[in-house]
Amino acid sequence: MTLANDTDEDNSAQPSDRLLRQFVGYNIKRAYIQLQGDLTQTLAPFGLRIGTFSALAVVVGSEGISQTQLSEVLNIKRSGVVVLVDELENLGAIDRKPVETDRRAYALRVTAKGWHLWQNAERAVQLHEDALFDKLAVEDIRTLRELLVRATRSATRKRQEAGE
Amino acid sequence: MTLANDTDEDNSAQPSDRLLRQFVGYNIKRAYIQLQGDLTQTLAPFGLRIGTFSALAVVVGSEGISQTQLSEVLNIKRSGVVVLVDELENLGAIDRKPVETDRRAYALRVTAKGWHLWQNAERAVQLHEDALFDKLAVEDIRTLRELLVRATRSATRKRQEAGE
DNA sequence: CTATATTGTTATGTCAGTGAACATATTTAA
DNA sequence: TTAAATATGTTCACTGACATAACAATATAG
Repeated sequence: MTLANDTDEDNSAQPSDRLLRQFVGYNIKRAYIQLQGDLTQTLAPFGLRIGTFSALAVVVGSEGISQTQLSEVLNIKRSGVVVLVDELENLGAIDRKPVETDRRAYALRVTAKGWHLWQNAERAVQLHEDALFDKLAVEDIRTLRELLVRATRSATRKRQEAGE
Repeated sequence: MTLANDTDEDNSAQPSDRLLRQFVGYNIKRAYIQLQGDLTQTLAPFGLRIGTFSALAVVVGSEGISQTQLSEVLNIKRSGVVVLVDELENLGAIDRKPVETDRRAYALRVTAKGWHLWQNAERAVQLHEDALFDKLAVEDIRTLRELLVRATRSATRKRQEAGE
């Protein structure tokens, strides 16, 4: 992940990454890295990583989901899900219930412990994001506004095409 | 990188990742992955990766920059810069000019070839991003609007604190 | 019933980056 | 001025978060 440093101790009119800041992808990446780095710390006290947090969220929201289905929702391969489910199972947050009608598959279920874990982690991340918004650089905000304008224009065009 | 699938072939009222969609980080990630995946393909014909593209942009914009400075702008370690500079040098896009006043350091310079490469790549990425905006899911746009509102509120609060 | 497909699993590879150690060169302090 | 501390670029081993490929067990289709 390559992105420019946030610390604008050099507030010259020509930042070294000015040619990159024109790109939405670059600015999105900056925003994401900032959120991600800190989120990892927010989740650590719960024994969760971003991946396991995401997987837990999906299982909480879709009880009985299979690992293959989970891999589709998370957009990763089945082999990657094994690690996440193992980790959540070791935490005692979910369990693999054998499916009677298909002995190859498991139905993933949240335990009582997992439910409480989810509630606490969810609240922590909400607070985390609220706090982090105060730290968004003004430059990022400007770019996000530009992004919004373009995205909205795109959505409007879509609606017009659809004859709305 | 864990994120939910874009293909909303299941347009139920309760998507399996609904608990994740409340988070800005999750939506930012979705947007970034979408942009990033395709950007890699856009850059491939030029022999560039996202990392080398970014490094080239910085050198173009700050001729004579050192590798340590470049690492600070790109927010990666010096050891990571070596790979990028090697790759750009092998492409003939930049060169390492010895600095007379400091024999440890190199001044990174764009070659004529590198300048043309940058111009073509920059244009390609601009076109790429314009085209990609049509593909941004409406849900992402909605979330980005929300993000903007919160970010703007945050910026306003900052200005008020500053007494503007 | 046989051929094909699917589920979860393991082992291995990849890719972008970090961390630690190093040679060389420069700056700071005694 | 010499000695200690610091900075630059480099190498190599390592990590985290995936993907790919092969596999056994099971299920489904022809």
